Amino acid sequence: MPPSKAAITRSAILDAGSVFLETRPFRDLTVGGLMATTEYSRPTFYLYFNDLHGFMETLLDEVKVGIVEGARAWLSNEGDAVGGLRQSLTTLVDVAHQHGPILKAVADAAPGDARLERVWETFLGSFDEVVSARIAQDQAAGITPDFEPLPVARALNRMDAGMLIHAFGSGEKAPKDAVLSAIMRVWLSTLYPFDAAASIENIGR
Amino acid sequence: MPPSKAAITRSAILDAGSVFLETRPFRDLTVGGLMATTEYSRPTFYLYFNDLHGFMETLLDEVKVGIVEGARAWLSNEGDAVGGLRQSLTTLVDVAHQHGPILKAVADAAPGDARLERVWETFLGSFDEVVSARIAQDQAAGITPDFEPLPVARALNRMDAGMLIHAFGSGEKAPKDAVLSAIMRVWLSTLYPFDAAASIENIGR
DNA sequence: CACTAAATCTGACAATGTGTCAGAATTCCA
DNA sequence: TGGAATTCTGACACATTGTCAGATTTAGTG
Repeated sequence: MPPSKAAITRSAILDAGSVFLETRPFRDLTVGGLMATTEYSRPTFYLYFNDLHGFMETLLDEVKVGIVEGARAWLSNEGDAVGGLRQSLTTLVDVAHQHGPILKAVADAAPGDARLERVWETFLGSFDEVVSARIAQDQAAGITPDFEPLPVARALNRMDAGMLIHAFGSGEKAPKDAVLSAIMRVWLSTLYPFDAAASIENIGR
Repeated sequence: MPPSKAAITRSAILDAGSVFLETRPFRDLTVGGLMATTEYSRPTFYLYFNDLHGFMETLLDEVKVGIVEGARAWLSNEGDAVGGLRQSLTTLVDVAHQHGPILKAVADAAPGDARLERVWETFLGSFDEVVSARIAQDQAAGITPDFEPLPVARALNRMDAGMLIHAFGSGEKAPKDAVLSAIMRVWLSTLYPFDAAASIENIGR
């Protein structure tokens, strides 16, 4: 079956939003302005979304999957821990680089709406839990020092979020490799300090 | 001389704002609502502030000094590096704990206004520079591994900002010591990994 | 093809919050 | 006490939001 007319309209609006946010901040996005760039009228927007924040929530859903997948390499325990973490972070940086403007827009929009704020915090918090679990596992295996996993996981994740959104959120994006090697350095030093090759030499300046 | 009437009015408005933000998020702050909690009318607000974002900028200025001072212990090179960093972070956590709601409110408000966003980013960025300089110095002294100081400084600072605002921004605040020991762990592991006592044992779980 | 029910869309409205006046009220000091 | 300067306010124009009732279009059926 061909996509329904509704589906076409809906994704036309979503696309228009993505395009808009590619070059302009969330604060400049209005329902009227957005719909003016489509072939539909303003009220049509409300047929498909509750409001601008609901719209952003939908946009976030579209990039969520890619980001979560990136985490698999390290979380799924296969291969060595250091290599898995390296790969997960590399993928994460890639995905964030790709969807930078959307992520920044969602982060910008979140504080303006209680519901979106909860969604965004829950999204960030979900990483805290899985990372924390993995840390506990590596501590049991003796390759990670003993400390409370959850707050450290939270700290590292907040670092990632802050760095990535700052680096890739606005117009000219920062060089991917500088960002990657900085956060890689911090993760490895913190979690695998005994692995000298990992934390000192192999990162490269 | 007694404070002018203008000065009294102005700080009454600022106080009302602080009180409001103690219990409610920035998104609920309106000029009308704020002024209704004072004995002045709405237009009076505009006598003293350009708009809500200018108001937040003023509020930020009031807490800035305290935060910057906290950094001194480590940055001013006296005593051992590890001890200084410990003290700086401890102070930082204290100050952030004290001014949590204001800091969160400013962070929330920033994306909504180009000027405030720049002010906030500049504030955060100022730490990047001084921390980066200190790192370069410790690298020259051979107590910190060799890596690009600036991106790592940025990463660590973003971690602090994210953690502290998350932990102390809203209603019930997280326990200070858990937050402190988490970020301390990450800073020390990253910057002073050769100091085994610092990075492994002395932090305490 | 003609018809109609459902799906899709829109003009127009009420409500809320913003920022700015001209002028009223008050403070202060000569 | 008088009058200029300071401080304050009621009332306005504007922008944006969210919601209708009803118009238009689509798609399936006889």
